[in-house]
Formats: sequence, C-alpha cells, structure tokens
Amino acid sequence: MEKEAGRSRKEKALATKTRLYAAADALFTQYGFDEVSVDRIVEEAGVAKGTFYVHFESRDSLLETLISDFVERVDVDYQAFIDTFPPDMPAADMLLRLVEKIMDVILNTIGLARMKALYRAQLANLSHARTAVSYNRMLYKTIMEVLAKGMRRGEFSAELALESLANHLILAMRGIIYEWCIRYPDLDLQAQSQAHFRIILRGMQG
Amino acid sequence: MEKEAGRSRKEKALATKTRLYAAADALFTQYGFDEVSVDRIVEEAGVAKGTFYVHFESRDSLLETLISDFVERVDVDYQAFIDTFPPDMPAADMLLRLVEKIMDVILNTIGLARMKALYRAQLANLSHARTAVSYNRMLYKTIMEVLAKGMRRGEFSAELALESLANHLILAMRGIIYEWCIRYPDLDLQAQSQAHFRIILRGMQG
DNA sequence: CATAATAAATGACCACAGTCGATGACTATA
DNA sequence: TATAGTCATCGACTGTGGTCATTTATTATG
Repeated sequence: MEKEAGRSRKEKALATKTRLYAAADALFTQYGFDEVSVDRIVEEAGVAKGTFYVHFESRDSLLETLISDFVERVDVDYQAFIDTFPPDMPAADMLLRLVEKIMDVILNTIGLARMKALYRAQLANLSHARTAVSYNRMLYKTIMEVLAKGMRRGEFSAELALESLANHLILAMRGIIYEWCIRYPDLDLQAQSQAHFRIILRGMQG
Repeated sequence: MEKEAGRSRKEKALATKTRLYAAADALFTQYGFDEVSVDRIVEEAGVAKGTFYVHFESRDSLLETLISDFVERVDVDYQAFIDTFPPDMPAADMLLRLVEKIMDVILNTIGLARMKALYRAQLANLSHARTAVSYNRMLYKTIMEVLAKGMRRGEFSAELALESLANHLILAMRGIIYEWCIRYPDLDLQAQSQAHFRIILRGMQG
C-alpha cells in the first residue's frame, strides 16, 4: 500500500508536469516564444498558475529545458554525419564540415528566435552549472572523437590537451552564434563560422 | 524668437532626459541592476512613468546606453596602454597583453552583473545595428592599429584582410566573455582568454 | 492678439512573471 | 478506523515593463 499509494500521488504530479510541458511545447511551436505567457500555458494545461511554479523554476527555465531537449534530439544526427566521411579525411576538414552542418541546423531548423531565447535564458539563469554545459554533451563527445583521431595522426599540436581543444571549439561556436544573434541579419553565419574555424584550427595544428 | 523659444522647449526635454539618465545611473550604481525598476527611476527623477518612454525606448535600452557609456569611458585607456609597449614588441604579444588588460577591467571594474545585463539587453534588442557594433569602436580602432603594425612587419598571414582579423578577435572576445557570464564561477576569464587568443593569433600568423 | 499646430508630459491602465498562505486529497501511523 | 502529517494544487495578490488617450505648455500662423 505504501508504494502503491505513494506512486499514485507522485504519478499524478508527474502527469501534471507533463501536461504543462506538453502544453508549453505546443504553444511555443505554434506561436512565437515571446508570445506565450505562463497564464496561457496553465490555461491550456488546465491547472492553476501556482502549480506551474511547483514544477518549473521559472518561465525561462522551462524554455531552456524545451530548447535543450530539442537541440539534444537534433544532436544525435551529428555522429552519423561524421561517419559518412572518408576515413583518411583530415580532422580539421571534418570539423569544418561538422560546423557547417551545425550552423545549417541552427539556420534552418532551430531558428533565430529560439536561439536568442535560449541564450537569453542562459544569461538569466543563476544556477546554470548543469544546463549550460550539458545541453550539447553529445556534440562535445563527437568533437572529442574527431579531435582524438586527428591527434593520433599528429594533426594537432601535442602541447594542448584534448578536452582543452574541444572546449575552445565549443566556446568559439557559441561566440559566433551569439554574435549572429545580436547582429542579425548583418552577419553571415556560415561564412563567418567557416572563416573563424579555419583560423582556430590552423592555430591548433602542430 | 523661433530659435530662442524652440531651444527652450527642447532644452526642457533634454533636461528631463538628463534627469532620468542621472537618476537611473545613480540607482543602478547604488543598488544592483535587477533591483532598480522604472517606477523607482521616475520617482527619483520626479516625472511620470510615461515620460520615461518618451525619452527611452525601453528599460533595457537605457541600461545598454548606460553601460556602453561606461565602457566607452574605460576604453580610452587602452590606447595609452598600448603606447607603453616597446616598439619592437611583436603584435601578437601586444594583443595578448591588451586582452589581459581588458579582461582585468571586466573583472575588477565592470563586473559580472553589469556584463550579464549588457549581453542580455543586446539579445533583447531588435534594432541592434548601431549599439552592438559601436559600443567598442575605440577598442576596435586600437586593435586595428596593432594589427596594422604587425601586418607591416609580416607577422600575420597576408591572405586575410585587416578588418576581417579585427572582427575575428572582437568576436572571440565576446565569445569568451559570454561563456564566462554563463559559466561563472567555473571559468577563469584570464586563463581562458589567454589560451584562446594564443590559438587564434597562432592561426593568424603567416 | 487669437488661434491652430505641435510635442512633451501625464497617469490610469494592461498583461505579465512570480509569490504565498489557504485548502483538501492523499498517506503513514496508532 | 481515527488522527496527524504531507504535499500537490489553488487563485488572489504584488510589483513589473510597457501603452495610450488625454492634458498642458510652447511655438507657428492668420
């Protein structure tokens, strides 16, 4: 009885959270991100406003979760993408192609509005530790793999640690994307990212 | 009469705007940035709320202006700082020292809160074209100068245009600062920026 | 000088994010 | 079964950024 009943209570709570999540997801997709209020979400989910804040820290944090989930789902493709390259392709070239692919996804699937909202939410966050790092762990892993391959072939300077290199690349990507967000439409994301990464990869080579 | 009277009207308007600006500046400095509401600002300035929006597009835009002005005032130093270097110092070293100085100012003078607020405001902006680019024109000019010196000495690859190089450096700086903002306190701004710029500058060398 | 045009200033108003004490359905214990 | 405790839920409430029709003071025109 203890477990049965206990689960039932938590189950209901989880169901409520899921309803809120689903409602928000649907509304955000249908309308913009700035167009959907918490009031509208709770109305759609059929719960009171206070309930929202039982399950989510804030509107921004829900937004962050939604987008992170979305991005994570997309991220899975990258590994498969890398596997289509000829094995003798230089790691630097692989990374350039990977960056091109990522920017393509950002341009055509994620979009400016979502990206801006995500970056803004992350800046608003006070307890970011988890989210900011984890939302593209998959990507990080993929980059590491390519770097390791290049390292084995002696394509990169041995002075720098693998993780350090990966961090620099991720950091650079975020930098370019941020710049794109605040300068749109004056910055060509593809051209700029390719040029920037060519410089960075050159600087990493042995 | 036309000019006299006309000026009088605009003078009053300007005086009101200045009062708002000064009140906001004082309040923002005294309390945090997130702690000061428009209501509080207009109360301090002794005007109605609507008046605020006659003179400023939004709270964020005022914030942006305030911080930009602050940053611009600080920027002036950089030129003088550069001039203290021995003339034969490699341009790359100069830039590394410059970056160190800038990050020092960000860490010890501007601070995390202001920086976060600025970056968030820029992401919220819809008509960014001017601000985002202009708020560190002085810095841009300084970097260009150092780059030009290095270029003349053949320290950088001739393939890349001067402006393009400067843009990459500015972009990288913003990227690191953004990363610092969202990962604080897990990221050492000085160490990370030095390492990152070493890579980039290496990638730019001929 | 009277009157029309202009634009700065106003403050009631709105929608919104987020809070918190109250409520009552469920669970654990006797 | 009775009782005490817990916790998801509620919704009225607060403070916020931003709007807008209206008022008020100044300038241009007859």
